[in-house]
Amino acid sequence: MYVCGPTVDNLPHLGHGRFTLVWDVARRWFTFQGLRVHYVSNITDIEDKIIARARRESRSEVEVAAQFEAEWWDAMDRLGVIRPDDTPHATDYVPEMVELIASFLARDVAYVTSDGVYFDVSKVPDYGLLAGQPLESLRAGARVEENDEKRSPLDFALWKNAKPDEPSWPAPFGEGRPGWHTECVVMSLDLLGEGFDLHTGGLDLKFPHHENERAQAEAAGRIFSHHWAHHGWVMVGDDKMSKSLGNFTSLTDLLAKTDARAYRLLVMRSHYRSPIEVSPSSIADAERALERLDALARRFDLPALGGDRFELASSQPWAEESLELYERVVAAMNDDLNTPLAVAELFDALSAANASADEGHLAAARRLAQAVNSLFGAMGLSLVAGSHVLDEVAERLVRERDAARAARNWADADRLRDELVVRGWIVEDGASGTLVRRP
RNA sequence: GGCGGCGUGGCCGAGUGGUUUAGGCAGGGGCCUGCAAAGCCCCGUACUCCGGUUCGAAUCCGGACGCCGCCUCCA
Repeated sequence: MYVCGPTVDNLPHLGHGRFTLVWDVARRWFTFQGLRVHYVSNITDIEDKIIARARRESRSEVEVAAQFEAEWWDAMDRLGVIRPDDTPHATDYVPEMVELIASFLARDVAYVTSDGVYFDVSKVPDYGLLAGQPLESLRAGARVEENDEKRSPLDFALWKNAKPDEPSWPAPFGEGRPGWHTECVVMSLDLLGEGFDLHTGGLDLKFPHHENERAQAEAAGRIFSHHWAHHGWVMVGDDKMSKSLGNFTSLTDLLAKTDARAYRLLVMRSHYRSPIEVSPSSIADAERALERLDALARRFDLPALGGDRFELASSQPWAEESLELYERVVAAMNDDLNTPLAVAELFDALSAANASADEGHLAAARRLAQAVNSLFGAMGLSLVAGSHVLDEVAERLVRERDAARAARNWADADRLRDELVVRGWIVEDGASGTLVRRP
């Protein structure tokens, strides 16, 4: 699968976080189901905005790209997004792009203007397939074009001629740099080969970016991706979060004050094609739901799963209680990745496990809880029982409180509980006495 | 103008011709508890509006209204 990656010209924003989580969940699920996944996601490291920023900050494009790529991977690690198997960089593929563009020129699928090389969309008979519109109606809606050398407003730049002080590469058709639409075709076909399974990206990439990629593959006579999937936006209020509106929140900021797992859960609780609104209240909602998951882990002492270790569904012990849950979750996930339904099934099972334990069916309850844990883990969401490691003071207070309670000395018991709370512990009474944990 | 998506209970969010409820969060009541916490049980009886099809529609069809997106850099 090929996931259209970021242009590293700024901090990653919430939308980047959403889509990397969506496809991380997909990838993990495919793997869990026993598919072999080759996950490729690119880094666009040469582009107008990178150049603009480098200019503005009087440093090199390479430096800017390196800085924001580092920020990108840092955020990905914190989100628990597994690194792609390959992360091709546009600048590593310039010769291949030049070669492709030259072949287009040789076959008259592209033409040269004073500022670069353009792809002639009229040479691809089914141009507009992804947009769901024929060429003519797309052309009718195109905005007024200032470049009158283009044969059609829909023609797009394959190559931009070098400008003073801008990075450039040699090419038979003149020094310059590649246009954005060419890198993904070249890199995906190189790393995944023809006829790979899935190509994904944001809804805004469907047209023109993906259409243009497809057109180039078509024009080159290569079989491209068999399937396309486009994810929805992160909304801010009623607007799409976007670079042009300047209304984006950086992922870096969010992760500084939020459990990354809450964002994963929030993302999983809506369908990948739907828009989601990320706000303090939607985050808080997810955080509370997450507390219930962690409470299950505490109650049944479940191990944290969901790191980068892949397990296979076939290796799990789906016993009586858990088999039905597993089948429901599979049905949901295999229906266009219906993660909200899968999560609902898992919460249902969570209640059932607790109820069953309340009724004293501990072994059965534990099996169900373990299945819940495995399935969340398969989607990359770890349930965390949390630390029970007590310092000396806490240990003493717990001991004293248990003694006070045994003596039915409620005043002391309550005072000792307050002392623990003041020290930052959450106090709960269990069958074996006082239980404390960190929030 | 063309194309596409959406409108579900306080909020988020699945579902889709009819059997028993999606699920989460918030709220109310109860059980448990010395009191709490955690957990469990019960409670809202919702599907923008107007027509139509049907024995029966939130679900299909038509229309209206509202919102959003793409056609321009964007995940």
